[in-house]
Amino acid sequence: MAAGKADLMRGTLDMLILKTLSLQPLHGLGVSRRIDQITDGVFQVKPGSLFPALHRLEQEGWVKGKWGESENNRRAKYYELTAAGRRRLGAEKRNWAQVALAITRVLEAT
Amino acid sequence: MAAGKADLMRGTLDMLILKTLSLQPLHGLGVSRRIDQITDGVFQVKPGSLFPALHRLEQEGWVKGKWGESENNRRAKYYELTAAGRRRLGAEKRNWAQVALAITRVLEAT
DNA sequence: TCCATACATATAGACACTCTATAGGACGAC
DNA sequence: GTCGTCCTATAGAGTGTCTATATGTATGGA
Repeated sequence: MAAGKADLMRGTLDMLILKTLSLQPLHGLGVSRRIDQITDGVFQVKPGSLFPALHRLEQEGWVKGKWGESENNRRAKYYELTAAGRRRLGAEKRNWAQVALAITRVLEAT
Repeated sequence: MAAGKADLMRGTLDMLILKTLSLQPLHGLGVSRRIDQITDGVFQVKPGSLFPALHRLEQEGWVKGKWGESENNRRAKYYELTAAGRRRLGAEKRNWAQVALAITRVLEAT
């Protein structure tokens, strides 16, 4: 791990990508940069994690990719959320809230 | 998954076990029951997850096991935190706080 | 006494996900 | 036209949890 301060929690990457794409369509590296920026570098999503995840999400029908041009005139695949993806994001957020609460409860137990 | 409402976040099991043992020494199944109880059944740690984790923690020197008798007169191995385990728990709690904050930030981004 | 059940620990094997490392094409700068 | 950057992509390894199974002991009922 180069500069990232923490490993990603397994199972949260899909949710972070879906959330990021819910704000605006982005290409792969764009998603990665956005997450890096919002989390102040805590999460640095490497290509080897990012692209398998994007393909998985597309396979499931939660995002849809379209080839286009990046701001720098490079060939880039832009992903956007589908309706199913929006529902999925909602479900993952609820699940995360439940899990985070449970962990917090254990950590605060006396 | 039988009745548990959520999969464990990978990487958090060690922390939950350490925290549970920091309150009082317990045998394996005791740890499992305590976590189940505190989280209202959200996390149900199965033996196949629990014992490898306990052995891992013992290997690292964070917990120490002693054979004894359970409340039901059964042979049971009681685990308790070592000084190193207490330090480790602190480190994992700080890491969790950072990760949880980063995820929350992404989810609340606009 | 004998059997079923619950308790308690333990291991094997499968599976899913992220990581490191590597690859390659396409554009811009110089 | 060569170099560096941008962008996508895949292979391979490693880690950790899950399901399923195994073993032994004590308890309780018939």
